[in-house]
Amino acid sequence: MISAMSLKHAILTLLETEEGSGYDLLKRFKARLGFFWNASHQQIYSQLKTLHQDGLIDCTLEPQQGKPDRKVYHMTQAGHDALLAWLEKPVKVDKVNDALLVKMYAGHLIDKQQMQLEMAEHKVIHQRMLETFLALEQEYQALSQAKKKPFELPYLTLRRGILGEKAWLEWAEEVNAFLQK
Amino acid sequence: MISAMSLKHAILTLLETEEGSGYDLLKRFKARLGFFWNASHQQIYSQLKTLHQDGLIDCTLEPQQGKPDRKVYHMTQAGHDALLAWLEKPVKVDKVNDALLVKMYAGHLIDKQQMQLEMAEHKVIHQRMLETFLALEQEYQALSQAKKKPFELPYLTLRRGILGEKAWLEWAEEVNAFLQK
DNA sequence: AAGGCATATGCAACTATTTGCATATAAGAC
DNA sequence: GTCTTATATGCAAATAGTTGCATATGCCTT
Repeated sequence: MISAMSLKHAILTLLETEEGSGYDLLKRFKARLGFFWNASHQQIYSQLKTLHQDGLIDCTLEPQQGKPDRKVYHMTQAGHDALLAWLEKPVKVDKVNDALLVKMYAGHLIDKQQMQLEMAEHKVIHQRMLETFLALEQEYQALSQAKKKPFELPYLTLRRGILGEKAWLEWAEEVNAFLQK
Repeated sequence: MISAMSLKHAILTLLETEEGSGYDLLKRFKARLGFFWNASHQQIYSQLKTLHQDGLIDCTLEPQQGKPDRKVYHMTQAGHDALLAWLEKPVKVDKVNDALLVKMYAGHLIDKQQMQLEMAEHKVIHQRMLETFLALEQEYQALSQAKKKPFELPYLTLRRGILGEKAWLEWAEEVNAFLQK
C-alpha cells in the first residue's frame, strides 16, 4: 500500500528535530516545507490535535500573560516510530491539478488578450518564487563545507523548486510567443 | 474572488464541443485533460449529477440491451454561460503538495539506498509520461498547418507537460549524483 | 485615535478527493 | 474454463483542504 497522510508526517518531521507550538510549526512549515507542501494554520492546528489524540506527540502548556497559553508539542517514541514507518513506505507520484491549464485548454472561448493578462499575473508569482529560491540557494552556497552537510537534502528540495520554476517560466515564454502572434 | 471548481468547468469544456455519457467524458478526460487534471470516475459521475441538478447540463437516456442505460449529457445555455463566466475569473496558481519532497526533506532518517530505490521508481513513471507527451507532440507536428489550428492551445498544455517532465528528470539526475556519492 | 500586522489559538461548514464497494455484460487472452 | 479488460453506472465513508468566522493582546505606523 502506498502511503498518504503526508501532512501528519511533515509535521512529525519538523518536531523530530525541535519541539514547538502550533504557531512555531506554522512558521517553520512556511519557511522550510512551504515550497513543496502548502498547509493553512487551520490544517496544522487540527492535525496537531489528532496527532496528540493518537499519542504520536505530547503537549505541555506554557501559560503566558495577555495571550492564550502556548501549547508546546514534542515527539513521543510512538511518533518517532510512526515517522520511520511512513518513510519506509513508497509515496505517490505528485498529482497535478492545474486550473490554468484547464483554462488554456478552453482558451478558444476567450480572447487572447485576456489569456495574456492572466499569464502575466501568474508569471509575476512564479518569478517571485524563483527569486526567493535563488536567494536561499545563495545562502546555502555561502556556507562552509561542514555547515552545508546537514542541509544537503533540504537543498535538493530547493533545487526541485528552482528547476520547476525555471521550467514554468520557459513555458510561459512559449505561450507568450504564441499569444502575441 | 478567485475561482475554484475547476473540475466542473473542465467537464463543461469537454461537453462544449461534443455531448457524451459519463463514460465518454471519463475517457476524453484521461486523453485530453488527464495530463494536468486528474479525476476518478467517481468524481466525474458525481460532478455530472450536480451539474445536471444545477441545470448546467441536461441528459437524455439511451436504452441499451444487456448494459445499463447510457446517460448522454449535453450543454445547456446556462452551462455555456457558467463556463464563460468561469473563464473570465482568474484561477489560482497551481498548488504544490509533493510527498516525495517531504520524504527527501526527512531523508537523513533513512538510508541513501532506500531513497535511491524510491527515486528510481518515480523516475520510471516520469520517463514514461515524457515519452507519452513526446509521442503526442510528434502526432501534432505531423499535421498540416490548417489541421494544427484547432489544437494550438491544447498543444501548449502539452508543452507544459513536456517541459515539466524534463525538469523533473533533470532534477532526478542531480539527486542521483548526490545519492551515489 | 484608528488601522494594520504579528502573536496565538481554534470551530464549523463546505468543497474536493480517495478508497472501497457494488452490479452486469461481452470480448478476447491464456 | 477462468481471468482480465472494456463497457457503463453509481453509493458511502473517510480523508484532505478551503473559506469564513471568532477571540484577545501588543506594537508600530499613519
